[in-house]
Amino acid sequence: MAPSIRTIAKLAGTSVSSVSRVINNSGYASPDLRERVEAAIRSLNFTPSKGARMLRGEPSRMIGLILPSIDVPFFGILAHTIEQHLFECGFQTLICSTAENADHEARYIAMLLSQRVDGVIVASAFSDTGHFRALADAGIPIIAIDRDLSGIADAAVMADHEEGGRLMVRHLLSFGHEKIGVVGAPGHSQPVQLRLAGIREELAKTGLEPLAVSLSGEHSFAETYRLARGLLEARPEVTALIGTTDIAAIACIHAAHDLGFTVPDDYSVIGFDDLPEAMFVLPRLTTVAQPIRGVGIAAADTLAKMIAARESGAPPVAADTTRMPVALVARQSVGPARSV
Amino acid sequence: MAPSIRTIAKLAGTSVSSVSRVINNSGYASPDLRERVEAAIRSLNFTPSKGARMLRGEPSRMIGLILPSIDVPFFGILAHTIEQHLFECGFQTLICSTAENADHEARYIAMLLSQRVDGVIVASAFSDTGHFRALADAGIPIIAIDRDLSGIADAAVMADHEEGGRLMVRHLLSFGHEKIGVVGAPGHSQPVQLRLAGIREELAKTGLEPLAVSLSGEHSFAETYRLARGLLEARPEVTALIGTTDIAAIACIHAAHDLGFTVPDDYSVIGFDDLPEAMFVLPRLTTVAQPIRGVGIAAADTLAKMIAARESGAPPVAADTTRMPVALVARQSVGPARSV
DNA sequence: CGGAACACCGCAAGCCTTTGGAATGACGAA
DNA sequence: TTCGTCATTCCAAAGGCTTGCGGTGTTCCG
Repeated sequence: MAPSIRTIAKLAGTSVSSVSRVINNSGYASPDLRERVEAAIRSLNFTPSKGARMLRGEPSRMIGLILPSIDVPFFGILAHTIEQHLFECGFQTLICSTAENADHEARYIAMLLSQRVDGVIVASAFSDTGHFRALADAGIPIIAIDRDLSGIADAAVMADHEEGGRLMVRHLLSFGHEKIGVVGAPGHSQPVQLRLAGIREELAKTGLEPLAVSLSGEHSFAETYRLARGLLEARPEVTALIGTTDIAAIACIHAAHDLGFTVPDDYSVIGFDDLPEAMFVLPRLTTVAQPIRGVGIAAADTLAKMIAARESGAPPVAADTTRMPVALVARQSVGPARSV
Repeated sequence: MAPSIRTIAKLAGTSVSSVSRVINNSGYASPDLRERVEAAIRSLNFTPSKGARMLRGEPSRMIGLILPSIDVPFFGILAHTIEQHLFECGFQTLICSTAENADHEARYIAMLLSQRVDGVIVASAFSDTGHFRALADAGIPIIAIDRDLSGIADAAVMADHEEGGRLMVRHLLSFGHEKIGVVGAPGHSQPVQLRLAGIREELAKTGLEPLAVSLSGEHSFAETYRLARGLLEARPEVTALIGTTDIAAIACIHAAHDLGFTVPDDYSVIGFDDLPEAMFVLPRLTTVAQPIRGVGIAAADTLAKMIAARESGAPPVAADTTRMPVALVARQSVGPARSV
């Protein structure tokens, strides 16, 4: 269906090799030849087949991006940043939403392998790392993002989740909160666990610990809302709620509101991520900002560099896990602890 | 680098054709042969090269998805739905965020062409349709989504934007609102224009018209917030604000709030889309729901069907533009008009 | 026991592109 | 006139995979 280089050659009255040469600007080509070929290309709207080029050994200039789901704001932003940045670097991104489903993951990885992608960025390792072995064995550079992928990834870049946890409780402590509940999800998510560790650590410094921790398996607004409401009903004595993500924190605000309380007068709430959504609630959410775009760009850059190095036969660039700084963004959802 | 079918053949002590046959389950293969080949494949982790297969004329089973930006919630949900559904149908999706940039668009289309995608779904035609001609000329099925693409697309599926506009004003009218302002963006977006037309039409039925319409070129929260605030300051006599999207409506609520008013007591606000974000504001946003996922699935299905038809040599399925129903979702941001 | 039917497997062509080397032709120099 | 030079162009091979066709070896029936 699509015209081949041969069609162009015939139309321009020349040979395929000459056509190839003018396309790639390699070797000699008289102005006349060049003109004829270019005219033929334009008239038939010819585009060389990437498949055939790959066969010749050229790199595919495609990279796979594996993540749980692109319709949640955090991953949407991450995916967008990576895709755009990689595009600037001349790469096309194949976005794979595994939906946290092991079977999907396996099928996606097979697809990436058969596409002969030049590299992979993954933010998805929800359970075992089995499937990724195949990628690593094939010698494909792998970057883990937002979480670790021990033994598999050649590099990892993520926000400093633990420090974020510490920041959250430090802020709460400074407002006199000592009875703190944590709600979030999912329990098996590494970033969430890291934040939790930071929270516990900072709390422990003053001999405290969370009054209650409610994590669920699913990471939806509805689910975290249910959790927050349950926590508030079971332990009304808490004065502050930590959402392990902004969405969870927003759910906390709603739960308090629906129970007839106001934030931050009755309960204070703090989140993590600083998504645009944090500005949508009223009161606007106090949260710990992580550099989502920064993480994406760093990951893309690292990958691009690794691929370039490999192509030029340079030694593999040693890169380990880089942790990006987080920062507290004080808005209106945290206030002084109500007196007992 | 990656093992080829020949490597497998050698390792299994057979010919490439036999290997190919066991891979594709075509022709005869003795249990013994099959076993040997499969063992070799496993041991070398062999995956057939898609490039080589395409060369043989097999379809690429890839489809391109062109949209403005995947980091805005609406397109994130749309892209996710399409990608997942297409994946179930055996297609891989190449997501292309044009960032409303003509140059990017052109480069993306060239990439899709050289990938030999089997079809394209586009939600992006912001300006002229020039680049898409190349796709159409190459005989690639094109589905327009969320908007029209006259003369280019083989089919279009979108929500009934006009009806949505009517629904919004009908709801407002039923609460006694007659002084209505509209804020949204972007002015050049077809869906927004369609909603606006519906709004005007329904208003005209009672001899009314919008008191003010503020559209901007950009579609961000910050931008629409500025617009809403300006409108409220310039025309405080309005009693209701229509956001042409949920994000714009949320910005309206914030503008009113920051000016010291409450919603819906002082001003009523209604949106369009019914994004998850509509539930995040307090008061929760009354809005017109469009079936984002339904649109995505319908588009993916139509495309899959067209491709299947074309492959089996069937006549092209005639499909024109399908308009999906919208529905009002009453929440707490619309109340009775305050008396004058 | 002869031969047909059948199961099984390999050969080789062809898909599209790139590229090293060889071919062609013109031209100036010896 | 005869040759190198040089610009320009072409030939052919390679790369991974599928598939029609032809070639084995086996089985089974008459």
